[in-house]
This record gives sequence, C-alpha cells and structure tokens, in this order.
Amino acid sequence: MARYGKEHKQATRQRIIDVAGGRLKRDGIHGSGIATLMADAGLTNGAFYAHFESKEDLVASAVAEQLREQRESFSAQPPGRAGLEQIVRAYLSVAHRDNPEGGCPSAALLDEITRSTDATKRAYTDGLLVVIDDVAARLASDDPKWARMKTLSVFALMVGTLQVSRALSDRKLADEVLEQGIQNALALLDADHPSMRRR
Amino acid sequence: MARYGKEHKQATRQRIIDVAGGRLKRDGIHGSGIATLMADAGLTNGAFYAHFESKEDLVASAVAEQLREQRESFSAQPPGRAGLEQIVRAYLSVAHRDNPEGGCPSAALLDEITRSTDATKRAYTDGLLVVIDDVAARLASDDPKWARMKTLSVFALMVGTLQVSRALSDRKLADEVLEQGIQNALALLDADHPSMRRR
DNA sequence: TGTACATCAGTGAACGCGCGTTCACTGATGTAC
DNA sequence: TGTACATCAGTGAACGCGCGTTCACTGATGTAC
Repeated sequence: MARYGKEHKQATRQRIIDVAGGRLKRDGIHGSGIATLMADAGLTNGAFYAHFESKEDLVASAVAEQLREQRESFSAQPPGRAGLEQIVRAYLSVAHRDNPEGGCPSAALLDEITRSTDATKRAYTDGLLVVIDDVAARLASDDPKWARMKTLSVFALMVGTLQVSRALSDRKLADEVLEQGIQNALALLDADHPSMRRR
Repeated sequence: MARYGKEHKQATRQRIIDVAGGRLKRDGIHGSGIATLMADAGLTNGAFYAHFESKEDLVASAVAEQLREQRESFSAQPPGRAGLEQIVRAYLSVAHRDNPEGGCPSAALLDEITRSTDATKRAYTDGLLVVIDDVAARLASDDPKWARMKTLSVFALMVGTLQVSRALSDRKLADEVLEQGIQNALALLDADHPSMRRR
C-alpha cells in the first residue's frame, strides 16, 4: 500500500475504533470477532496488530471513545434543568432502546466490562466520570461531590431501566418500563437539594 | 454406568442447571464452555446432549431456575414493607456486589440475555415477572398493575446500580453508589400511593 | 434361584469452525543521489 | 530530471486452541425366563 503521512495511520486507527464501537454495542465483546471487525473497517485481519496490542486494548479504546461521544451527545442538549429532562427522555426512549448500536455503551456492555481486564474497567470508570461530572454541572449545586453522586445514581437507574426494557419479550410492558423510568428519574432529580438527601 | 430410576436422570439435569447458574453469572454465557461446565458437574461433555437440545436450551433453563431461586430468596424476607427494605439493602450490599456467582441473574446477565434467542428472552421475562409480582404483593396496593410497574422499575434501578458499582474500578466510589442506590430505591418506594405517581 | 438380555445414562474421541494472534511478504510512495 | 532505494501500512496464509455438537460405544442394572 501507499506510504502516507503520519496522519493516515491515525485515521485508520480511529476508523477501526469507531467501527468497533458500534459492533461491540450490537454484538457484545465476545460476539465481535477481529476478522469481521477489520473487514467492516475495509481492512484485513492482519493489519489489526499494527494498531492495537490486543483485542482487549481495542475494547478499552473503543469504550473510552464511546463515552467521549456520549459526553458530546449530552452536551448538545440545552443547558440546565431543561436539558437534563431532555437527556432523560432521549435516553429512555423507544428509539434508543431499539438501537443499541448507536446508543449508550454502559447499557450495552456493562456486564462484559465487569468481566474485562482492569485496564478496560479503568478506561470505563475514567470515561464515565467525565460524562457524569459534565451532566452533574447542570444541577448547579454548591456541593459537587453530591451532584456527582446524584447524577451517577440516576444514570445507573437509567442504564438498568434501558436494559430491562431491552430484555423483556413483552413489548408493551417494555414500553411502560421506559415511561415509568422517566418518571422515577425525574422524581429523583427533583429532590436535588442536599437537605432532601434523606427522605 | 448404572441403570437408575427415572428420578436419577432428572437429578443430573438439575445438577447441570445449578452448576450452570453459578458459572453463567460469574463468567457470562460466552465465557462458560460446555466441556468445563460438565466437568464442574462431574460429567463429561458428551452427556450434555442427553439432557439439553443445545447450549441455548441450557441457558434458558438456567436463567429460569435462577429467577425461581431469587423469588424464594426474596420470599424468605419478612412480610410487608419491612421486608421490602431488607430486600433492597441486601440487594445493594457490598457482599452481593462482590459475589455475582451467587447473586442476581439480571445484574450478571442482562446484556447477554438481550442478545440471546427469543426462547431465552421469554424464559427471562416470564421468570422475572413472577419475582416482581411476588415482591409487588408487599405494596398491598389495590392497583396490582401499578404495583407491578412500580416494583419492576425500582428493580431496574437496583440492577443498574449493582452493575455500575461492579464496573467501577474505584472501590470507594462503587460503595457510595450502592448507598445512594439504597436511598433512591427507598425514596421511590415511599412514594407508593397512586396519587403520587406523577410528581 | 440362576442366567441371558434389553435398557440407557454416561463416555470420550472426533467433527468443522471461528477465535486471537503471528509473520513473511507486498508494493506504492517520498527521499537521496 | 531520472533512477535506486528505504519506508511501512496493509496483505493473507497459517498457528494452536477451545468452541458447540455428534456418535459409536460402554457397562451396571432391572427384568424375563
């Protein structure tokens, strides 16, 4: 192949990471083989190890990238509380549930991340906290540690709700779970004054 | 081997299902191979297909069994609201988080169940609803459909919270997530009158 | 009561397959002369 | 300006391995005579 400038190899690496992000979320880590993944990126399997040390290395990179993209997606919403509600409603939407490939990496991969290497778990933790702190800023609290915890716990609620909705084979029930999840998330966010931390 | 009564083969099948339950929750579906699974049950790989049609058949059976056991575990708690709180605190405990093998099948397997066959998803849905309705009876509501939805959505919160706590590589933060999850779950359960369904 | 036989849960080797990973090689290019 | 060479991103075949699944076989037993 052609001898390109140094930006070309980086672009290829990024393309692999992007393709992997979607595949991992749709088919899971074990369900995404390197050969088919590279084919999706328009390359052959052998080229993989010119870009990554191992499959787990790619997984960690892809998870980090997915969280970066999720952060941007959340940031695109209006500022403050209004945006918060939009984030919740978009997250717990039928469209998001039915499109894991383009959706939240936590909802699609949490179980498998838990069973992954420490490096992957660290990449996940670091990336998630950036997302969370970014959203937590909307709470405009003078207690940033409390805002982080509040946001993180409501996020966990949303992740679990989306997953349960995806797993239920009864579609009507699955839709109702999303709706109830929105109510629950908003209710918890409404109780956002430190004085209300315990009921 | 010996020719036993008909109860013997059933006992063997049950043993495989029980062993599989723990292995699946610890290592995931893809991480649990049939050969090692059968070895754990004291058998060789070939015997597997005398008991199950396929691996997915076992997975569906094991998921159903795990949910049956979870129902029993929840039922063992004191009746009414007091038991509810104990269920929440046990579920969102450090002990449960650090022992997926003996814990909740939803928290350990939801992502993979979502990607499984319809039969497995149906087994999951059916088994989960029995668990949920059983717990929902503690709310003693005159609106059983509302009680189911309330319970199911709080359960989803707990599942997501446990998963996030498991994935975080920062243990202190992971512990705090559990604690906040307990507060959130109890707060939502406290708002259990139909008149309070919308804030 | 003693013996031959049918039963059938379990054995263990083998199957094709896709996995993650390695590596000798290719070939288009920028650079040196 | 023209030619030889070094570079290196990407190729594609091959590796050992464990996967899910199949199947001819084993052998201890309850039953029939």
